[in-house]
Amino acid sequence: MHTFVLNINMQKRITIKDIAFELNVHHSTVSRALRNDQRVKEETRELILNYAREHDYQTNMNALQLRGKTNNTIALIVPNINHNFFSDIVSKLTNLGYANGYVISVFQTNEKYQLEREIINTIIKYNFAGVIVSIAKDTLQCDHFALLKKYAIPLVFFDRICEDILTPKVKINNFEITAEITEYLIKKGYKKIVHLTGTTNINVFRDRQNGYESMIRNYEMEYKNSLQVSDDFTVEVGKDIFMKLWRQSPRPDAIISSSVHLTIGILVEARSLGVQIPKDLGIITFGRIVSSEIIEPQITFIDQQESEIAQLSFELLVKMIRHEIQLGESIEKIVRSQIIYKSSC
Amino acid sequence: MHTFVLNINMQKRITIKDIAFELNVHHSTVSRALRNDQRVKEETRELILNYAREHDYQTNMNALQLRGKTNNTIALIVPNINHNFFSDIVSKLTNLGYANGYVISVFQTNEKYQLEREIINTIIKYNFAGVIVSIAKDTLQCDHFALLKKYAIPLVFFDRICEDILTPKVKINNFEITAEITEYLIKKGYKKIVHLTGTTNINVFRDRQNGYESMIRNYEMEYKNSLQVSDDFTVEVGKDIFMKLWRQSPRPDAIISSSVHLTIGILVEARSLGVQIPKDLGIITFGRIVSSEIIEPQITFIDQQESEIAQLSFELLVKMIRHEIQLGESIEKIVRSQIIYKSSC
DNA sequence: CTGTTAGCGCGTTCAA
DNA sequence: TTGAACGCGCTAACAG
Repeated sequence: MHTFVLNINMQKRITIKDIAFELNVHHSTVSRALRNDQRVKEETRELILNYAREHDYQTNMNALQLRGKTNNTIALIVPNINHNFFSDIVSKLTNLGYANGYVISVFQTNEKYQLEREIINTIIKYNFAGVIVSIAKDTLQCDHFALLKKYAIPLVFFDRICEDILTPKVKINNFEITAEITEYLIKKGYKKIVHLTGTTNINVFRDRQNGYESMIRNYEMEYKNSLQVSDDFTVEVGKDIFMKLWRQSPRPDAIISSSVHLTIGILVEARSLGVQIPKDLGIITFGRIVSSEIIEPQITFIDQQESEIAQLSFELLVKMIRHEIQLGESIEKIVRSQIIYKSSC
Repeated sequence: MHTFVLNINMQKRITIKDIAFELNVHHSTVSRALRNDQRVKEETRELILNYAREHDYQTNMNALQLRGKTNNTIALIVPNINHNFFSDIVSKLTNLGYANGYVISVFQTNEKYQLEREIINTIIKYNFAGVIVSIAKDTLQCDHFALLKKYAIPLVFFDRICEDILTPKVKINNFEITAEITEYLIKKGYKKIVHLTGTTNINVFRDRQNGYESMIRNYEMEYKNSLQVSDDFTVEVGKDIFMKLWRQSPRPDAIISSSVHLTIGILVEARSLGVQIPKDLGIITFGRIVSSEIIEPQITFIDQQESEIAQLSFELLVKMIRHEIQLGESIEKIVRSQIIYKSSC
């Protein structure tokens, strides 16, 4: 019974026309008053504003967006939200967006190309003001992103990008940092360094591989082993990979891992076999492990500066939305990642 | 120069009217054809559909939403996305939502009441189809959620809820599970068990505290220490708390921790002081530690079933949107969390 | 089978 | 200072 009473009393969404009707003015007057347009009598303005406040008037953004006046919705597409790298980005962008009057909608490709395509269509349907993307591992072809340009929807890539789409991009210095850690391992005396990374259709993994190989070449190392993992980066996959590596001859004496989850898998199995770190095996990982401090020994890692990546991506997108950057302009921002030295190598 | 050319050639968003004009039919015919309305000649339908496909026609959802026809946008409000509990929920809900034709917008309160209030207003402005919320630690008063009912916007609470708002809620069995782990520790021989939790204005922490205390009472334990942390749950705070606890006399011999981050802080400091786990100190934590397998000893924890929470919350919300559940109906779903026994106590 | 008309909520002309 | 009329893109009721 009670529910019915509530439903009957339920207030319908109040519109400017409702206010206009109640106050015996035209709805255009109400519209003006609400937007503090000068040309409306002080008295009527007060009347209108009070009424609006008392009845919890809220602008209908759908109407505004339909008129093409404002559109404050940004779409964020990430491969997943399980990895800390991406959830940090989502977190930071959600805060940034809200603080600047934008609503952020999140889409997850789960690393699937097909889903990514569909999502782009959805984004066009909903007429988002802009899109920030890190592409799926599956994505080999980038036509769907070109579609966005056709609809004049601003687009910014971060981390995993499409090289052939002309639009702002935010990346980290994958080549340089991987070269640097490779050199670091070499100088520490490691001779058989495995580079564990993703498939080279993705710039991130390709750049890392090139960085690794360039340094292997520079130092004329005999052992070279760049392993591309096409599976999802999970702890389980990390375990499998380590087991395979450890059975090989010669055994590696150091691993550069592109993913925290892979690293954890490696560490678990290494421990189970009694492999000493850093003596038997050196290890460096991309990304901060949340519980890094309790892992013994602490793992040397690369801080990917998620916060700065998010910040730069957001700024670029907003500039595009405001037409301060042209659509199709190809700005590249490089965020400098940092090696945090611990005792795993 | 090139940019300008691109801009001039930029295709404007194509509408049903554009199609109608090109094909010399009325735009309502186009509308019908696109929605596969029966009453349109096979021939013209084909014509229209082909044209639409070739020109990448995409329905303007803003127009649909303005008409009140469909609204497929769901707002998800969480305290933060840094904790795994919430990022798992965000991940799962994003997938679920998309698979069912909804767009999910994410909002982060950063545990602030004031922000939560503002976000609710934003949600009303944008006329979201529904809202899924876990409230901020700061939130003592729930009026802002009542506002949603006024606008007939469906609302589902999960985990951290407002008791006095009548609407569907999804919780875990905090009282029972905390009682259970308390009893478990007691039976293991621990005598001085500290319960580390949040402020009791939040149901989650209040229920846990009650569960703990009920069992302490049952077993007539002398030592009782339920510690409410009002700060954010961070590793640093966890460290501080442990240090304070360890200086106290008598020292606790077991800790129940409400947060993974606190737990990590505790473990770090315990190790630095050479405290043996589980001998000197037993520990159980709410939530899975991502790198749990490499932590020695492995920590007994409570699996909070994020996936099921997300699933249930989503189902309830969709039913409300479809009017299969009345607004203001107070359904409570309890998800049974599980103890995963390891060797930390 | 197709066209006409009206309206969702709003802002923006142009008139008064 | 205010009102009337129009249109954003779409669907639905009605008419032919």
